[in-house]
Amino acid sequence: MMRTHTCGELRASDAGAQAVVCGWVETVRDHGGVLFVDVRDHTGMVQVVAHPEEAPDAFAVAEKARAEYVLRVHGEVRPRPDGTVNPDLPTGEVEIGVAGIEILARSEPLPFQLDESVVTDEGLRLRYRPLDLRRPRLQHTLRLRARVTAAARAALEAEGFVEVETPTLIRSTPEGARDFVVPSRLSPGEWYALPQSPQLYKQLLMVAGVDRYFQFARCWRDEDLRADRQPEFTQLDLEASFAEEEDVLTWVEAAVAAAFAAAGRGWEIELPLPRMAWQEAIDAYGSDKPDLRAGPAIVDISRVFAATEFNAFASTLEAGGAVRAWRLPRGGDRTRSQLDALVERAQELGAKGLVWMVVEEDGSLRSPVVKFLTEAEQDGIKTALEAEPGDLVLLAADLARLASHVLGQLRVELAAPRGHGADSGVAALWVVDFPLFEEGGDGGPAPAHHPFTHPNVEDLDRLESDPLSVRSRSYDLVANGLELGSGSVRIHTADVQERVFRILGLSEEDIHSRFGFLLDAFRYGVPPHAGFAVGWDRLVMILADEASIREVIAFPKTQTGADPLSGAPAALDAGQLGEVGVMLTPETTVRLTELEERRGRPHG
RNA sequence: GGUCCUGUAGAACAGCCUGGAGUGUUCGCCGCCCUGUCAAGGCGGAGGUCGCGGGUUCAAAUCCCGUCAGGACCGCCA
Repeated sequence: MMRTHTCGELRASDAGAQAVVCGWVETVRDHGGVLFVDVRDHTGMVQVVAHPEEAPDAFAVAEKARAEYVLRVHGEVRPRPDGTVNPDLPTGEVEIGVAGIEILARSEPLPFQLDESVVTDEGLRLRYRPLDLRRPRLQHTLRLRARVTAAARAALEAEGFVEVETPTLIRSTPEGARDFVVPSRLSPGEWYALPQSPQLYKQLLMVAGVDRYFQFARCWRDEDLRADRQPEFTQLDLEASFAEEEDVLTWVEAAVAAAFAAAGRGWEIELPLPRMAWQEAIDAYGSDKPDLRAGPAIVDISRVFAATEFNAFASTLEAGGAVRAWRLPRGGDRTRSQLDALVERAQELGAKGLVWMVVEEDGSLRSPVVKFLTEAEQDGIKTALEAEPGDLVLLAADLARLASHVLGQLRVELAAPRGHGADSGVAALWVVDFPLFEEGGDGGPAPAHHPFTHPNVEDLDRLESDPLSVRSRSYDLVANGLELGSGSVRIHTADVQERVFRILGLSEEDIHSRFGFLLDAFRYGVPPHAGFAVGWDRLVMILADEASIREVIAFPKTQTGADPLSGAPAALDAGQLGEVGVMLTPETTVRLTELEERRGRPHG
């Protein structure tokens, strides 16, 4: 038996027991005579004491111990002497009196300290990720992730969902994000793509009669990275037959609520989640993923200025724009230069300008523009925003959508809790009634979600005449300003699907080459179906209270898509390229040669 | 493709604005001392391509240009 106990489990009640523990050396405190070693595993830490008189051989071994050596220690669990109990440690009432120590593995001095108090460079952390992962915070996150995943899986299985794996080497369907591609050796010159989501396959599973499908699916998108975006990521993907919006929302709520409960943060969410129409989100939060934690909503106060003499507002309103405002509670203590910086930021975001107002103790407004406003207008602002003394009010006069966008962005930047330790709880909601189409790059309609999203039945008669006004039967799950997932009721009738394809301007040939195998399958009895996908990394990110998705992925990639640990991506040798019939362009060869020179090692 | 921040000893930083000898702090590492610490303590020591390349200058960690790497963001992400 390698061990009888884990390091973190020993308590006063274990006193008197013989214990064998294994773990890494956290610290060694050598007093010349008595010597303490803190031994750590994923459960915690226990103090081991070595006395030269009690066990001279073990003491000699203990003296050699250094940070991160791997030890196996045996001895008696005993209460610590009076006055030496450590209340900061769960095991702090006891210690192990050493009878014997084995050094199972030595460790070189670490490239960085595991101490949580210093923030290590991310490149270095990823280069030595196994060490980084030894830190309690990351150990905790890995286990949190496993726990919430298991809970969500159980919740869906309880509803009769069946876990099915779908392929990762699939045909490229040139829509949406850029595909990662994989060359084929058996068919040189032909390529697989890695799925951006299992979308088509899960719909095929509905045709197959699986009825309720789910999968924790790895997905790949070859796009630039962000704090909440990795090129490979995990979705909790689900699809159900004979199901509509309410069914899907209920199941997703159950899975997500189970996950939140399993996280054990006391952040259980109240069901059902609130719902907000897409248009309201855009108007009142300037975003289709509103962060409900970031203070009050944006208010349209155009009516207050219907007859204003303040030129900037009057001309905007005349031109069909709007005046919108947002209030930052207790934000009025900002300095003039901080307020000027806000104006600059607003202009960066595309606003013509930004008006700030501070509500003084006597209720009056302090602002560079207040002299242009009537008493009634000033009162109108305060009333509409429910402004209190000490508040900061920001006004933007612009095209309505731009005004909301700018104020919404400032709202998040000024008032949203951010990052590890914010412990801000969770504010989740559904955003519904998305438009079916948005304006595409070529000016024509493009799918806002994907081309199989069912139009809102009430809007069907406007599909051809006014496509951009048609709402869809899709829904987004939003939490803390992050898009946590999206889904829709799918089109399952050929005539609606054809009308949508026609509006998207897809030719028969396009349709056949991109989605032919799905539509073929639909010819043989497709049940009405609907589904959803939850961005699982992001969900864990919220539960772990982390500001970066990299913190919840065991082996993430840097912003340039590199893995400093393995050195991926890396050049292939000519033989491997030849097997798949791939030849590098001259420019690419030059790039690799330069890389090789810089790194001073061969690339093949 | 673009904007911004960062890069100085094994780690985290200060120094840079306002050029003047690789100067400093904390941690780690090595040696010695130390019998109840828990971020142990005391004394001593080693450790540097100031990311890289170029330019300006009598003189560059410091100013300028380029480049690489890490990060934040815009574009992109049906």
